[in-house]
Amino acid sequence: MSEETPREDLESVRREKLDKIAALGLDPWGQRFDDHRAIAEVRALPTPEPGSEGPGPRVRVAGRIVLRRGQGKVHFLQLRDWTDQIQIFLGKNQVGEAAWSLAGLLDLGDLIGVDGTLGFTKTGELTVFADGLTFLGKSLLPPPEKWHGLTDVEQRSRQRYVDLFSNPESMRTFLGRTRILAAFRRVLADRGFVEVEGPTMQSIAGGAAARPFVTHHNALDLNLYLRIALELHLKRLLVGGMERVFEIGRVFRNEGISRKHNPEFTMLEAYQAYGDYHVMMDLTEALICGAIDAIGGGYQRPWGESTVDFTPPWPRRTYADLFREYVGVDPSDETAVRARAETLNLTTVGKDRDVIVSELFEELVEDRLQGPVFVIDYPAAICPLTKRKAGDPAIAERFELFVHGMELANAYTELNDPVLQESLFRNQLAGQKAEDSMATMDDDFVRALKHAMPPAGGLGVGIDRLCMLLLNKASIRDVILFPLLRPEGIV
RNA sequence: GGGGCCGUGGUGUAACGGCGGCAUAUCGGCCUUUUAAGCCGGGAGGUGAGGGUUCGAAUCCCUCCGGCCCCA
Repeated sequence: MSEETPREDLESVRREKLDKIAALGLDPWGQRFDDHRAIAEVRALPTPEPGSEGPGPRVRVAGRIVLRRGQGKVHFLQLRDWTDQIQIFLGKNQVGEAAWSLAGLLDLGDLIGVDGTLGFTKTGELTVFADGLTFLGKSLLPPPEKWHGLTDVEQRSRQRYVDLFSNPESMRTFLGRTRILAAFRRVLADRGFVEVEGPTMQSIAGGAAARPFVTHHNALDLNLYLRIALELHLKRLLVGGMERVFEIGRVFRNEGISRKHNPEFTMLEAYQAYGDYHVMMDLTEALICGAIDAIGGGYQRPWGESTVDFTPPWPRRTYADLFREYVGVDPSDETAVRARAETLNLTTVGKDRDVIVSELFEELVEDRLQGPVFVIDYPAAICPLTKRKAGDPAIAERFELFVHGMELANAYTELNDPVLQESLFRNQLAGQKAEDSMATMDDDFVRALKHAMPPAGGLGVGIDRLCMLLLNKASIRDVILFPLLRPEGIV
């Protein structure tokens, strides 16, 4: 041993143990391991009280060693799987010689399977008393510090695999996200919606106002855009007669990265023929309440230092009302609107009134909406895909759902007039930045509308931000498994 | 794009411009039901990278890399 001059680094030590495990005739990378039970399930089994006689139930569990104590003829391990963790008692006399040789080679981070009986130790800790030990995988790298886990936020995003197994809270968060998505699909299926898939590569990136990513298809020698919204293809399906469709998918926007923005993020869009935006408000409440029911924790939900009350129904306030309340002028009073904007040093010259109104709303209203609140009836000029209110063409039948200043959902009574749609595609508002405009002609979409799209309600929900709110995470990176980061340099 | 903050053994942290410590993990020794990390001993980092100031730099300055926050 001494003349081998083993390298002292932590990985080498573990490689040597791996060799020793192989020398025992065991596969250090493990094999199929059938019928183990989730640790959370095992913990819920009826078990004889501490001190009482009689064996507990037989169990088989598998997971990662996250704690290890005792070095004599008894080892205590904490074994963690994706549901929970549990103590394992490993005694020399109980597991036999072969397993005991293996026990001495176990490291924190290794994967093992355990057969045994469930019971309590003298001190009352629920424990699997092992009589069988199966090696399932060698960890060659040491896990992070055992009590604090991995705390560096950058490393948690970069090495999500370590974050997930070392920080149970992170595992809970991401499993919560999948429950939210599953609940969405359930609610939609219950209402007769079908899930479809539109193209992610498009020659016209429409349906929203955002800068797209550009890519190139070689065989067609064609520049393509990654989609920035799901809208226009789902509406084509309404024309085709698919009456209730939805898609949950990634969209891509070539813009900044922040606490609330990742370049690729997940949207739900749902379209219901013969509905309108009021129908979509009801659907929005049903979806989000369904998600809350699925993850548990009730309708009073913590959000940072405060609480959000999601108990439905949520208030519905008109855009104009809120504008008057927070901005202090009437949005239709152009002179007053311009004067108010000047007091905030917003430039107004050459800008359409509705562009200024929209800027004031973003500046003075949105951040103050604690919510949840449906903001309804937007100025038509900033809603080029939305049907105008019957009898008031200046108002669009649109709502956005706000919670703590974050826009969670956006929905319309969909514009289905092809003539108006075509003219709106041509008409960029004065003073509007190109990336805020949806004025990109999509001839095929207009052609589809000419075949008659049924009157319909449409809804978009930003899944990532909803997950942030429902799971109380301050950064979008905490709810996206692999957020975009700069590549690491060569180590 | 502007402003602020941060980067120290695998991990988590400490160090006034003056010998880079502590904890955990790891290695060796002792211990058959332990209690959020049992006892004793050992090894492991030269402080994100590169320059500069200084007798002396983790600490001050500059550039770069990476990250976080706020604003646009």
